Parts: sequence; C-alpha cells; structure tokens
Amino acid sequence: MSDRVVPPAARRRRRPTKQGVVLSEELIVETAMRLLGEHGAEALSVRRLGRALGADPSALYRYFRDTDELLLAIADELIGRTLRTWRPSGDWRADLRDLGLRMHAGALAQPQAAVLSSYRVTGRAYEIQAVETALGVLRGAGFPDAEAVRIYHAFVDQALAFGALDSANTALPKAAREAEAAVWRATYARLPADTHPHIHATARHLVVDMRHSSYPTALDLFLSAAAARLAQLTAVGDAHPV
Amino acid sequence: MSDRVVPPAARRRRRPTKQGVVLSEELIVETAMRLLGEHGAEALSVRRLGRALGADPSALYRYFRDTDELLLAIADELIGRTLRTWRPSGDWRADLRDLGLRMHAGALAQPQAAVLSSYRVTGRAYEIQAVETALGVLRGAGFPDAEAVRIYHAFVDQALAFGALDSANTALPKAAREAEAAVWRATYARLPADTHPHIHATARHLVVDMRHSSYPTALDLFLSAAAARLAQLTAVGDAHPV
DNA sequence: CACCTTATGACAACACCGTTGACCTGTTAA
DNA sequence: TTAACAGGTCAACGGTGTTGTCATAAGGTG
Repeated sequence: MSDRVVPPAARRRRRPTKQGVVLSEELIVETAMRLLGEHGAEALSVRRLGRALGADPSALYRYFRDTDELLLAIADELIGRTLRTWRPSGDWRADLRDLGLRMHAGALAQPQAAVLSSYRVTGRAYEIQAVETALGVLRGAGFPDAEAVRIYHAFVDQALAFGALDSANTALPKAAREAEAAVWRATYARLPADTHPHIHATARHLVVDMRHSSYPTALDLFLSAAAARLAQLTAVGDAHPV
Repeated sequence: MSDRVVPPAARRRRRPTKQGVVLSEELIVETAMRLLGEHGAEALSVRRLGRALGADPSALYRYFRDTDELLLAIADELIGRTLRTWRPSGDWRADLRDLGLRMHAGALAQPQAAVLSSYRVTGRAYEIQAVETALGVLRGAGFPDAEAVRIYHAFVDQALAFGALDSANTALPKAAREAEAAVWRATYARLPADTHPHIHATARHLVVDMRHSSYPTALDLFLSAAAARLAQLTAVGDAHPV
C-alpha cells in the first residue's frame, strides 16, 4: 500500500480516534519528541507512540510512510527550533560561531532525537532554510562558491557530529556515565610515568578537560582555519582580479 | 539469569554444536564481522548470527551477556586493527593526519560497531595506548601540557564524531541512502534563485560535494589551526623564555 | 574403566517490533 | 439527503532479543 499517506495540504476530514484524539502530523511529532525526552530512545516505537496518542498504531501510517519518515520529521522540527531564535549580526565568524553553538545546544536539548537524526538529510522546509542561511553567511563573507560549499559542508557536519557524539554520551544510562567518568580518575590518572609518560605528565589536565565537550575548542579551531583560508583566497583574488 | 556468561579463561569444555561447530568468543566476533561486511548492518541479528555459526541463537548468550556486549567486543577488535598498522614518522602534522584518516576509515569498515561505540570510554589496553601515542605526538611537537590535552581532546573527538556520523550514513538501508542522494539532486538543485539565491547559485557544487565525507576537509582545517596555534605559542615562548 | 558434575548447547516460549490488507464508519461535498 | 472516501481499526505475518528449562557430552576423579 503505497498511497496510504495523504499530503498534509489535502487533509480535510479530521476524524477522532476511538479515544477521542484528533490526529495530525504536528501532534504525532510532538508526542514522539515527548516520548523520547521522557523515556529515552528505545521508548519510540510505532506501537508505543500509538498508545501514547490514544490511537491504533497503524493509524500513524496514514501520516508517515514508515518510521524513517517520522524520524525525518522529528529531525526537521529539531532544526526548526534551533534556527527560530538565531539572528545574523553581519560578522560571518561570529554568526557561524553562534550558529554552531546553537546547533550543538539544540542537539543536547533533545539527545535521543539528535542521535537518531543527526546523520540524515531531510530535504524538508527547516533544513532547506538552514542550508540557505549558512551558505549565505559564507558567500557574504567572500568565499567563492566551491569553497563556500566545502566549508559549509565541514561546518555543518562538525556541528551535527559533535552534537550527536555528546548527545549519545548524555543519553547513556546514569551508571554507565559515572563509570566512564571514573575511568579517567581511576585508570588514566594512575598510570605510572615509566610506561605511560605522556598520560602521566598530563593526567591532571586530562581529568578536568575530558569532562567537558570539546566542541567549542574544535569550533574555534575550525573558524580560525576558515578565516586564514579566506584571507589567503582574498589575497590571490586581489592579485589576479577578474 | 545473570551468570550465564563464563569468563573466557574459565572455559574448558568445548562441546560442538549439533552441526559440529566448536564455538568461541573469537569465532563469534569473527563471524559477526564477516556477516556485517558481507550483508550490511541489518544482517546482524542474534538469530542470523546463530544460523551463520551453525548453532542455536541462544548459545551465544553463553559468551556475551547481550548484543551490546557483543558489539563492544567487535569495536575493541576494530580499535586494535586500526592502531596495529600505524607508524609515526616524526612529523607531528603528518602523523596526526594519518592517524585521523585511519580512525575514520576504521570506523567506516565496521559502521554499526562504530556508531555504537564511538562515544564510549573503555579504559582498555588499546584505547590507553592510543591516548598515550597521540599525546606523545602533540607534546613532541612542542605543545605545552594543558594545550596538548585540549588539542588532543578536540582531535580525537572530531575523528570519532565524524567516524560515527559517516558510519551511520553508510549503515543506512540502501533505499534510505539512495533517497538522500536524490534529495540533493531533486530538491536542492531545483530551488529557484528568487527564494533561495545561495542554494541556487551553488547547487552544482552541493550535489557533488555532499556525496562525500567532509572529514578530510575538517581534519585539514583542524591541523592548520593547530599549527598556527603552535607557532603563536612558540613565538610567545621565545619572547619570554622560562 | 565408570561415575559424577556441570558447562554448554538446544528448544520453546515470551513479549516485543514494523508493516499491511481488509474492513468499517464518520465527515464532508454535492 | 446521500454517496464517496479519508482515515481509524483490526488481525495477522514474519521478524526481533531474550530467558527458563532440559538434555547431554566433556572432563575430572577414583
């Protein structure tokens, strides 16, 4: 059955479920995100979602072709929330920095959804808007098209990848997370100087540093390198004007 | 039943299965990796693995507490393989570049194991060895301890994060992956100039660039920035010698 | 050699999962 | 007023991870 899903625009009959709930794409996505936030990634199944909504699980297939399409809708909503409050200042470096930090924070706000969706291309409205915006910042800064795309790609993947990595860690069961923190104190900090000189010498820093996300550091290094590259390109451009 | 798994050292009775196979932790991990390599991510289930081994699925629970523990065993083997062939040249930048690319390639070689293990700290032998090695490269290059740790953290997280991101994409069902490729051609490449000027102007580059991993770009930017930072630190160090 | 213990494999069952074809019914447009 | 049909429901299929129970061959002991 491939024509089960009716495009949102064409929906007109809002028939309530047995339990009196009127379904909609928005309500389903909202409920899914609530489930994720409350009970973790494994709580998101078609059946559970149906139960949470007060509808038969199969009713969801009138709104999403399959679970993957639902996941993409969740991802896009996440992007939308991140983008909604962002305002460009005109300084490309500050703008990208702000955007990156917002994406990262947005991922951490919904770790389970971020883990499941960070590596997907949705092709949906918010995502398109985000691409357009970020590309605009880079082209406005003076990056030539090919370079703007390269830098954009690395920038957005870096934000998504770190967001997912840190989200996955956040979403870990409490016991596992504490066990990992203990490893740095109990294992690494106690390695002797003769077998592990470098770890031994820096143990103090490792214990402190490894607790936090390294994304801010990675982001700043990224922006520095991008700025250097822009300066280089501009210099060449000036030497050989079109 | 929590004491189902007998520690490998205590195993003595090697009773063959009905089909004449003698099980072992190594054989199971090997077979799992072969299965993954041959038939993709979705081919790895306890039942399939049992079938491939010529044993009842439940027999695997004598060797691994659950599928997660099996996956960590696979991941550990993966780390070992990645590190085993790496040799430092003495040029810190080339060495880090090589290490990063190897980690990334290693992740892509076993995508689903990478996805599930990238955000974990194991504290096991291979991991410790990797930390010691990478820290040694950075300190050898002249980074002061605190800075070496900062850079190390960002470097390793970046490699892991991109490895996981690209792995997750690789591990996608074929249909979903093709759908994503199509989104760039069918959706993004066709946006009109008046509503989405930046995407429209760079569509040609986007279609080509978004197909590949952006890790090499991100890695090179990272190394450039780190080199610049080192030069800066060294200059300060020379100006104010201890 | 025979006996006993027990590690380990096999079996069957459980509770889930995503998905779909067939059916039924309330909403809506004509 | 009514007929069409969108959309909710039901039941089923074939998969999944996991576990309680049982059978038996391996290996130590005498």
